Amino acid sequence: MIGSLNPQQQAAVTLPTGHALVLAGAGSGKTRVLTTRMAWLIQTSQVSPFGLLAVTFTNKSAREMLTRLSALLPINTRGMWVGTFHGLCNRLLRAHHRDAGLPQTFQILDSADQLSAIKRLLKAAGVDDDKYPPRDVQRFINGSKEQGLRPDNVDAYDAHRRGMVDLYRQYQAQCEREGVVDFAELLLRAYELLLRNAPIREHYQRRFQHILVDEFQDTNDLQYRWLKLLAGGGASLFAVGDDDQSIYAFRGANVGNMAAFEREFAQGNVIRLEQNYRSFGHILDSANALIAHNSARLGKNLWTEQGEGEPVRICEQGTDLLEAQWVVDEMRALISSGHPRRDIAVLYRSNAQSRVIEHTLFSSGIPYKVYGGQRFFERQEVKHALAYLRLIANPNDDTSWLRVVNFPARGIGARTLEQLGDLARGAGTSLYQAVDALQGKSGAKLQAFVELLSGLAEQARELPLPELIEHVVHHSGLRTFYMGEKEGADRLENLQELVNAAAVFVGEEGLMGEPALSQAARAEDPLLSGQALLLAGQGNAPDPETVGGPTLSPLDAFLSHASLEAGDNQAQAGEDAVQLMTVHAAKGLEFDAVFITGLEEGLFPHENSLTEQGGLEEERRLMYVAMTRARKRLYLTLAQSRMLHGQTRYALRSRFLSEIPDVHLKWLTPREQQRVPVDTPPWAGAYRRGDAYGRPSTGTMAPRTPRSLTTGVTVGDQHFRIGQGVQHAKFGDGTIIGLSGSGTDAQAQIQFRDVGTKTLALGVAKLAITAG
DNA sequence: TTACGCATTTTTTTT
DNA sequence: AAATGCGTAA
Repeated sequence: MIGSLNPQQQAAVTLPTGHALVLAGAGSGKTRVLTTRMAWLIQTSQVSPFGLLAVTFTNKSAREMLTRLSALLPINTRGMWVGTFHGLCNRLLRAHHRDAGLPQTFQILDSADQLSAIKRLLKAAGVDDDKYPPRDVQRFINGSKEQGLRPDNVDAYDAHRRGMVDLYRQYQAQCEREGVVDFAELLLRAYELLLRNAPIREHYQRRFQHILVDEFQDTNDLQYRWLKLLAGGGASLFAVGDDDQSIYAFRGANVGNMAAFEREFAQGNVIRLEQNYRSFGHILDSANALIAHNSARLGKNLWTEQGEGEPVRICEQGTDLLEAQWVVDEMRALISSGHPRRDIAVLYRSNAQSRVIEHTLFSSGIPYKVYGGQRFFERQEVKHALAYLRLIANPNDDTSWLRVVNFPARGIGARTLEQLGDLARGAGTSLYQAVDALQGKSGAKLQAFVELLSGLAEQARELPLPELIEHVVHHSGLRTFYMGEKEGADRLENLQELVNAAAVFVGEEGLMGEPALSQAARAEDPLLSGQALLLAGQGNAPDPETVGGPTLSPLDAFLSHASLEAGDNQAQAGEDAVQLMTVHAAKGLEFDAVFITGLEEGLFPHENSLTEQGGLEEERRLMYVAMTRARKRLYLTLAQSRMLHGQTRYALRSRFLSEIPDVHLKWLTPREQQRVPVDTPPWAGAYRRGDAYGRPSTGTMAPRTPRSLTTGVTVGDQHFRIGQGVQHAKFGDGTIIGLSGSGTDAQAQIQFRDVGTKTLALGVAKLAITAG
């Protein structure tokens, strides 16, 4: 089992009991080490499969871990505690819902649900949402929870902040009332449960002798504390991570946890995995050179035994359309030279970029698969169907209630709902509970809806899950509604897909560490079986009725599944297709050939990141992650102009390109090529594709005016272009680094020598053109 | 109550 | 460009 590992990997796998940190560079066999260690611990009888806890960040890696583990050992992984932080916390809370103060069938809000819950709250409270934008409130609440702070603990140092805290408090009350829990709440609740309930805490502390954490660099403060608490009874913590691949600071991840872990736990027990088995030399060295521009790294030097391979290819095109066309042409060449499509990936910084590439691929007839973006369980028709299902499980879920109470339209309008809302608020109940109090015509319509729900709930007791969903889709009127829609066919197909997903889910429920607790898991888990009674009489002992009772219903389990796993495994594995995804989504994956597109200032690195503390370094790590996905070939592409927010935008080359030494690079477009002169079409260069209007030869897009494809903007009698030197009466000398719009709407981003970067309206600002 | 048209805002990344 | 939000007409 460990024979084929290199010495460092072996050392990591066979570390004696105790805390350890494994610094695992990209492609160094991290997952392999993690799974082999689990297998080794079990095989040498140091721990039973049920004494292991393994935490990952994505469901995909949890599944992968279990798959690999069962390949190494002939054990049934059913019921093992391997999963995401959120999945495991959900499991914990379901098992001990009473101690956690939650209804057994609590529902999980995804980000969109949470946001609409917040909007609803702001409206009901009559809050000025200019002062408290829903998104800011959401960030505040999640940020607080990620630091383990309840409203009472947040430092409210000024009036605005007191307002935020107040909204946080109201939001929390609303969630309690509705029996719903957001992502951050799953973690915080579970943490508080362990913290406050000694019997439960001690039970799990005793049970989990070895805790293994993947992607440790992505943990937030609360997750770190959660781990510390769980390991507090003497368990060994085995953390694997790579500080250079920390790309989730925006959702609270704290790279500092790695250093903290080394200090507090590992104490010198650190193993570095620095041999890369994935990429050829040029690719690896390019990535190494890039990431060397970051400061405050733990330090690591990745190397490979493979040869230097091919240089990293760079291609610059005039527009995003040409960029996409070039990528597709190159891809076609790769495919015809024998590369399987599934081993080719196109990566981009933001989801919006996938459109052009998809379009080009589509007209070329190359099969492709987009990951992320609109996820399956986030599609409106699926969410509608799920809302009905959630109301069956818990009619007090106001978010779901409002989503479908009048969808399809059944004559329940805004005024009715306002009245109902007032009644509910007055009585401190959910909307569902307030229905009886509302009299009159609209009351009757609401009654009809309630009856619809209770009818569905009745069916829920009779029918297997897939048939129940079919029944719901039919009797809710969703099917009829979408049959009448012009775009409805796709949606109906997705609803059918939901039924299929449920059938698959019911078939393998519990198999892969799903939140549902299978009977097998129960039997192995003393706290969940009859032995839980041993803890009785200690005050907060688990409640035997719920703990020993029937397992979570398939419906409840499926709903958790839908919230926690937005359907990213919906990918049809069947067809051999090119893969499209964001750089974030690509973490942990690898491909023979990788195209990283949109390497432009403002896009990658993203402009929004530049104002954030440490933002640029995170972007650079993101680029590092992207580059290290490639095994054999890496392409970096950029476009001088691109459509963004309905406007043409011009940008400079990404600074990341100049951070890679030339020896590793091969420019496919002239490196020192002058920027295309003002008002000269960019296709005048060597890489012209498509017709004179820049559209792909086979495309069906409307002709675009050449004007939008120039690299400059004319306002009055002045020409502005990227790189142009300008002078402003107040801000002084500067250089244009970005342009957008045209005519009177034209704006320029200007980097001033003394006052930083400003965005100015060219029609308004008085600028003098200087050198450049 | 609903449907439609106009205006405004948005987009970075995700469990 | 696309999605959301708001006011008005039917």
